[in-house]
Amino acid sequence: MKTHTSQKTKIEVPFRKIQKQSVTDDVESQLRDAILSGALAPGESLAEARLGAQLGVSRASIRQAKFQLMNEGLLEFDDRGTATVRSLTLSDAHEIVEFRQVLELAAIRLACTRLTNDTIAALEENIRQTERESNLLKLTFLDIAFHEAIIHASGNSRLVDAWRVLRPQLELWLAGVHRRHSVVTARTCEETVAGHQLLLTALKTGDPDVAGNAMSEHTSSLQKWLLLEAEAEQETAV
Amino acid sequence: MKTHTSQKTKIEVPFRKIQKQSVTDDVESQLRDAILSGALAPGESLAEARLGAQLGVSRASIRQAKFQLMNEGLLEFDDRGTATVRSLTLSDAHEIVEFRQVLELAAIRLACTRLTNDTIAALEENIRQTERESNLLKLTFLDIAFHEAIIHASGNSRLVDAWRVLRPQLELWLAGVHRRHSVVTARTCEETVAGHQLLLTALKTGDPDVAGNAMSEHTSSLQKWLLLEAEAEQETAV
DNA sequence: TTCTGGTTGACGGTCGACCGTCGACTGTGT
DNA sequence: ACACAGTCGACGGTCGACCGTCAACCAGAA
Repeated sequence: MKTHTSQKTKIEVPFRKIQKQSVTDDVESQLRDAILSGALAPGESLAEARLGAQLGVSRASIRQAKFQLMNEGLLEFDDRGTATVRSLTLSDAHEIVEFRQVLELAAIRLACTRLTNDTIAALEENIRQTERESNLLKLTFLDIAFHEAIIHASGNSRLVDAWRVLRPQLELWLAGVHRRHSVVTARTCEETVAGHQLLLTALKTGDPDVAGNAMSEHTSSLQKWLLLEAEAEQETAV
Repeated sequence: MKTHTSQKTKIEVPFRKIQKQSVTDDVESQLRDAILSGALAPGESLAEARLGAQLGVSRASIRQAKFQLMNEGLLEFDDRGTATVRSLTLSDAHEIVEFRQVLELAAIRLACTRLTNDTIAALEENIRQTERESNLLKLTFLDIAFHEAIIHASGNSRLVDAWRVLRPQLELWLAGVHRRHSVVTARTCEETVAGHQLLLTALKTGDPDVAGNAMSEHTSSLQKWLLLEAEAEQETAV
């Protein structure tokens, strides 16, 4: 008897889709990491030929990655096209935090009207993990993930895109602040958890105004705190 | 007496800065115009080699322009990198209009706290021109300019950036709608002027809530109207 | 010493070419 | 007639090279 080689039922081997990281994407990741980690300091220039030689790729790949990172606001170009790592001023920080507030407020209001059980479950799980976590770095990631979940729950991909552009800048600024002095304390962690719980409760009401107020409360406290920190730093620098 | 050749006062010859349009920028403009004018229809592919031959430039220039336009949301890439003119679904239109509302609401609230005489003068001048204008196309431009002025008056360049990304998509969608049936009528023009005057008045109060309400009123009416139009079109298409 | 003019090196803009991949077409065998 | 395999053309990814430009450097003249 022949073994039936052509079985009609779809073979469900859980192969992951093959995806070779393109050279450009790889370069982009490396450069982004280098910038956020501070290996590439603000103001430092990213010459294509030099980087290409260092990374063993052609200028075209570096170039492409450069423009990608510029669109994320991590690089700034002078009039001749030379890219340098963006150095964020205090004014930039104000703008970033302010716009973040705008996006998150809008997101949670929209999320209220499109709330799914999956979203709620994800947020609850995030809070549980946050309570258990003690590693400061992971806590930061969890915090970002919580807010990002709300952004996605807004159901508006344009808003998500705007957040995708803003986030690296926020990370760049936070990385710079964190590198100079550790600003995360146990107290702020507890505050964060409490704030997130309030947000979730408000979100569950399904009332945009209630949720919006909660978010405003949450982000404005964050905003005031971060900017005070930055201004204090500014003064010591002077 | 020596003529003082080294005068300390800066010589103020109003030379315009020399700027040769780079090939890439030129290509980008041409492609954008082609897309917004409908010469490149949604779904149409932009093969680099072919376009390069047509425009007499190398693939690198086309490529660069392509990515720029993708970042504006005018193109979409498939998994192989092939770019096609984005075809906006009704769902896209909803998202675009919704996010526009988010940005403009935030902008006018921020603008309230940073209002300058220049801004007010510019807005008033815009309204005067709008009242005098009869050309439908120019009216559309004036309308956009009014809203854009408020966006800029927000004083937040991140918000302006987000608008810069959103605007081409809005234009793409509007262009598609307008091409199929002229939606601008005298009545909507008068409505627009009246709405703008209300906005300006509300803005002058300097109260974010007052101005925000006015903007919500203005954009939501616009939103409802445009989407009804789109849905009607959708139905006739089916 | 200071100004000026030229040299040189670094960098981005642009180009043409090579490669692998994917899809359409086609011819062949059943 | 249909299924399959081989072929071919189109396309994007990547690369190396050439060019003009700009700034820093240097040397010679006032």
